[in-house]
Amino acid sequence: MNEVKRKTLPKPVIRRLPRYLTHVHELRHAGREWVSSQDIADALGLTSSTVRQDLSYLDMAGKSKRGYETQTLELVLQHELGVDSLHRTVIVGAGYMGSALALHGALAEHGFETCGVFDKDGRVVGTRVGELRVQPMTELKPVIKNKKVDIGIIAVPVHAAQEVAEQLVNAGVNGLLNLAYAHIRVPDHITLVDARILASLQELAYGIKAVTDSK
Amino acid sequence: MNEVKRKTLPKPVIRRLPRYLTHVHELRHAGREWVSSQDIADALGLTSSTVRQDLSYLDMAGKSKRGYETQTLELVLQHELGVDSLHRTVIVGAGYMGSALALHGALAEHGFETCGVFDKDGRVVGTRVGELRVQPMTELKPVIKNKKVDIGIIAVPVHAAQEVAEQLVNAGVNGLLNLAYAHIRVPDHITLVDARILASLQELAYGIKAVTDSK
DNA sequence: TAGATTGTTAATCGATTAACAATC
DNA sequence: TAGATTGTTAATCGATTAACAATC
Repeated sequence: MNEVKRKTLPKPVIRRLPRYLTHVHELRHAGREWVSSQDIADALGLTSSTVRQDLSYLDMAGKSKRGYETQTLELVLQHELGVDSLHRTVIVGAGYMGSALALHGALAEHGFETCGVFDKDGRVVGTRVGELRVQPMTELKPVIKNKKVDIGIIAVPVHAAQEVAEQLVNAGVNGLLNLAYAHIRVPDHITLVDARILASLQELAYGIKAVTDSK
Repeated sequence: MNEVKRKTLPKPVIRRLPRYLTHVHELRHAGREWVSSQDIADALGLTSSTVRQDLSYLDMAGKSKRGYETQTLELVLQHELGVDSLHRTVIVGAGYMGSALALHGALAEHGFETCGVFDKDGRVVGTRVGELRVQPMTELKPVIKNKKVDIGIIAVPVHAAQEVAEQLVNAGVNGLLNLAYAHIRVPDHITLVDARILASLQELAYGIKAVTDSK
């Protein structure tokens, strides 16, 4: 590292970066060359102040009177997020959700390559999921090592989630995406992101109730 | 409403409620009758202060020296989240993700009943997804009205997401779960929760990079 | 009783917003 | 040039944490 040491961004900022990226990506495809903090704010429901504050963490500068160049902004956002290089994933759990992710083209298109699908159920092992075949758990570690997989996706039932997390960490992944409706504990050096659809639906239920009650 | 008007909870608290619920549900099934704020904090990686602060919003009291009764806590959390009554959903987009959700048993088990799967592609309409058949978009509004559906799940490609959101709102749902990698705009009275797996993976990529860089 | 744990207030910490000089 | 927009500082707002009296 011969760059100036940058401290890690505040959590709320990190969560907004993918949203900026989506929006800027769309703008660029629509042929827009410049975008102002106000435009971004309007599109994403933020204030221009927040947008400028967030973008000031990035390794680029805007221009007075014009804003930010969409092409540069997209590249810099990708770089900051670390999605300018390929990530390799394995999916554990070949149920409906696991299979759907393996087949979901959008992940590959955005730099997340599925390198394997695993299941501990012998009846599922060997069946096809797109171009891949479901492999037994004994193959997990060798595949992760050989293919330099850095992300494990947990798509198993609640009761198996923690154990699978430990197997993945033990096999050498650096990050986990958890789709199971369970709280998973990981060592400090492992990054965990939850993507629990059921929790999102429950949050939604609260929101609906709150709106209804206030009337 | 003859209860004291309760103001809506802070956003961070709302997002923690499903986590408390999962944990308490597990404890109760393991036979635990009481749990302290410290126990919960340890299990979920919070401070006991945060836990007590959060639970003080709920319509229940703990007991000195013992903590919170798990059975009561589970019920009260379910009530506060609004998941003590059935929610009805429709899924728009019968691709891999949409189908996986329709088939995913966990949603129904937790009170979210799938009442319909829709797709605008005529080649997909009529095919089976579990016990349901994919219906054409023309059926969206009648089904939502007749079955009193309150939640719409958006599982379509990016470019169709906003339009589908508008069709769902127009058809009368109160809340939207967005799985598409797009920013969706909704009127004030509609609750929107994003569950974008790609955004979660990008957040994960950032985390991995941050840990790696700091070493 | 002694001690563990709640519920709540006050202090701290962090994130968002407002404001404005600098600049293109 | 005049005006729009950035980048940044300071003010505000909100969330978390610490502390402790009340209580079982």
